Amino acid sequence: MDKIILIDGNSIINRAFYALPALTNKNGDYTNGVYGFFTILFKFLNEEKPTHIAVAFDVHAPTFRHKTYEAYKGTRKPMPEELRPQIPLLKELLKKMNIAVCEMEGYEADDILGTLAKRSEEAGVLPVIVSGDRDLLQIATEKTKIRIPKTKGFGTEVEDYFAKDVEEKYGVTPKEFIEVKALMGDSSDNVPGVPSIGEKTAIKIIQEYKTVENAIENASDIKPKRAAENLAEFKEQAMLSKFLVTINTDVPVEYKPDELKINDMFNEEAGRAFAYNDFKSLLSMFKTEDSGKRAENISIIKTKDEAAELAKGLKGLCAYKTIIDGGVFCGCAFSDNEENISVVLVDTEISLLGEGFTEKEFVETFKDFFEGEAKKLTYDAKADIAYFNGRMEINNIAFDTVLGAYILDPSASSYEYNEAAFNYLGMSLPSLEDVFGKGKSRTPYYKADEEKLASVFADFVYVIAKTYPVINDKIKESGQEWLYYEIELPLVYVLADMECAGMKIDRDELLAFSNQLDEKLEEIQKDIYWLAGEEFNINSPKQLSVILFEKLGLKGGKKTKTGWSTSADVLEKLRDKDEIIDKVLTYRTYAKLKSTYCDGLLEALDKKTGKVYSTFNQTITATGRISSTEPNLQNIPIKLELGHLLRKAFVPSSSEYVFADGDYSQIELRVLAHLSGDETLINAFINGEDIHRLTASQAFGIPYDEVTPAQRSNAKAVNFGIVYGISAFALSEDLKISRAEAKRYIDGYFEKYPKIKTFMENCVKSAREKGYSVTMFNRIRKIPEISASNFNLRSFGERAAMNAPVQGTAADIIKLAMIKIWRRLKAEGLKSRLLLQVHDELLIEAHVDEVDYINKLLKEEMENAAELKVPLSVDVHNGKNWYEVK
DNA sequence: GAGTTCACG
DNA sequence: ACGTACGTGAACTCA
Repeated sequence: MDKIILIDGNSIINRAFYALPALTNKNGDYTNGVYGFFTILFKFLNEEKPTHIAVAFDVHAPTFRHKTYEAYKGTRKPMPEELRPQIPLLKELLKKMNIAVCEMEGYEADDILGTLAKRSEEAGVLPVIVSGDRDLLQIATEKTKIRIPKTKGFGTEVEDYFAKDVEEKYGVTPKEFIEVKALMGDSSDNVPGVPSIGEKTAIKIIQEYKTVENAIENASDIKPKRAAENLAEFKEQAMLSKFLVTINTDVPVEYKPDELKINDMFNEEAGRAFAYNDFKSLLSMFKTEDSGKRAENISIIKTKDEAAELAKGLKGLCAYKTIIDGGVFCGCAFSDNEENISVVLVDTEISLLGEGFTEKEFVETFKDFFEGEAKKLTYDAKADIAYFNGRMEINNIAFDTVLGAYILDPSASSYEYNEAAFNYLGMSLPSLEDVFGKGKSRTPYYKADEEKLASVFADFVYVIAKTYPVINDKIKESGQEWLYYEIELPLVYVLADMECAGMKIDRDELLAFSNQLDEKLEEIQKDIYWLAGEEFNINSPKQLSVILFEKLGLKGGKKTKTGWSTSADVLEKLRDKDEIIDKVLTYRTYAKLKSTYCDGLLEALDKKTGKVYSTFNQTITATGRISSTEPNLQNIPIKLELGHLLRKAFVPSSSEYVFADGDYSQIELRVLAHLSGDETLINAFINGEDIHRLTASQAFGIPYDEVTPAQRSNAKAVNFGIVYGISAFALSEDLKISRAEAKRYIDGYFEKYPKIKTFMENCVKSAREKGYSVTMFNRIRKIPEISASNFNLRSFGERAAMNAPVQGTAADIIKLAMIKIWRRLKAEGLKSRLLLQVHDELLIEAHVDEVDYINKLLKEEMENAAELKVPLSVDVHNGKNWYEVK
């Protein structure tokens, strides 16, 4: 028997919109409502297996109900701006899927659904209606089923109603349900109903009197009295309400079942549209033209002779991808300039993937290719350069996929090869995790099935080759060529060298420090237990808050998702209320130093070389900064003296070297002066004035020479705040002053630096218009939050829009400095080398013979990395450990 | 694996 | 009136 599924388009997209977080497609358009709609639709298609389908929409025009009752739906809030454009998008996608979109001026979706359901039933087609709206219950019959997805557990739980289910749940028939609604009214549609009659009373009345008319006639018998009186008084209103809530099942729509037949819903064109909108998890439903078009004619190469033959043919533009897992090299996939794909597998110590072909022979065979003229396309070149460090160079890298994907969208959470395939080719490929598993059940490459391994990496290198022109074109289009080819790509070599150099740790120094901390921790732990009157886990915020806020009766400051916060700023305010607070704060400081820095660094220490080797990630931050992991060398303590001492354990790699450390003075404020063009700030930097003192004198109206240290320090906080997209509240918290006073500071600031104000405003405006922010070197960051209707989200977007150009430009500048320095060290054959970057600081280990020259070189290159309207200023210090270079 | 806290710029 | 700085990574607890 034929079955038709009838969807309430507006209702379902609305539910989806509010149930799902903000999602956007590549264009920056919001898509969460549409995505949710299709998740639900596909679920019902799967369950119902209908033969026909239609989706009904409200038309944005007065309906017959408005013509009778002007206030109908008068209390409705307008549709959120993030949802409005999703309606046409939904219709467009439905059209591509050959799904009938039904709408008619003067009627609501409900009326159309009711009419279609009735006609279908008459024609012997079973109707199934999907809506989030209970109004539809009135058209349930023994054949027409109403399905209401619940908002809770979005899309998973559904309430189903045939006529008998309505009776069971509400005690009235579907027809009587109309009468009930007429009496109780509907606040969301502004249907008045009868005052003082709610759902309970309405049901009781209708159960007895069946219709509104009959109830009015017998009003005098009705209990409670108020209901009876109101029913008599508001009888016209009741009749009006009945008219408003009654679904019109005789809408003059043409009913042509043939046009509602499901027909090639999951076609290629629709699939492409879904791909474009990043509806990744829904894509498997569609035929995709690319699904068959993966790497073909793959040669698996396992012997030295075959490999040598392959190496000879690798010329011009070639793509390669190494197969390395946990430090074990398993082989490499190549795509030559005619896109023939070969996967070379080697023997590892653990498994025999090759036939006697070893990693050593691989290097011998392909050294000329990697070091030579061939232009290489690859993915994550840095890892390969570092892996083959000292054995083979990798020169002439023409393009790195992961960097390209990053600069096109630096906020993405990852840049897996299959995501690049999806985003730039519309191809659906399994992720590495899909193929090899994750966590404990993951198969390492060296244990994987050979065919499977080869096929995955063949796809990988195919994607590298195929996405290259696409990503490259987009980079050109967005004006990011210079950023890519002059900053990000050359930086790969610099970072790889830094990773290989590592950082020497004085293990004894660190152990001594660790032991000291142990003693202190033990002592303070005892004190805390004694003050608390019991032993507990001080590291557990939950247990700590029980002690502080329940047992000791201290007053909590702010709440977290899980309970009272015990963070330092809260405890700080309680410091003089109980002795235990100070102890806890000290305990935290020591515990942090011990576990993260002493134990953590010792864990990461390479016993053979006595060094730690950090990874510098180039594709993590949304603003263009680099990040450092395992271990993170960008957050080694410095602010508190105790933590600062730890830096004594960071030493040059041998006694032939000392550290040379250069740090930019106020780079972000200088960038701000440049980008905003504010003359006061620019001149101050040109004249080498004390910038915080100047701000204090300007914003607080004090003569420059009379600024006190406290005022200067407050001004410093204002300057920081400005760069972050200041708010009076946050500044007042930071400075422990009133909000009004903080506001005066900010207003004073903007009055004296008017161009900074307009710059900030322009940042927000431009980000709102374009959907992204831009740095001096055209680094972009998408900021979809900026057009959110949610205040918090939007505010966040606005602050990000003000901060990203400044932080990002500073990041661009230091990256340029790194490249220049690295090139000079190399070109001039110097023994000194770059070790570390900490956002505005570069650490070099300088050979003792080169110290003076390096100091000069470092300062010069950092200061001349970019030409701004203000000078860049760099302080250079030397030391025999990282503590001394301040 | 989420939540909290805290180290850095 | 809304609830608050921007950008990171690691260790720890607890469900």
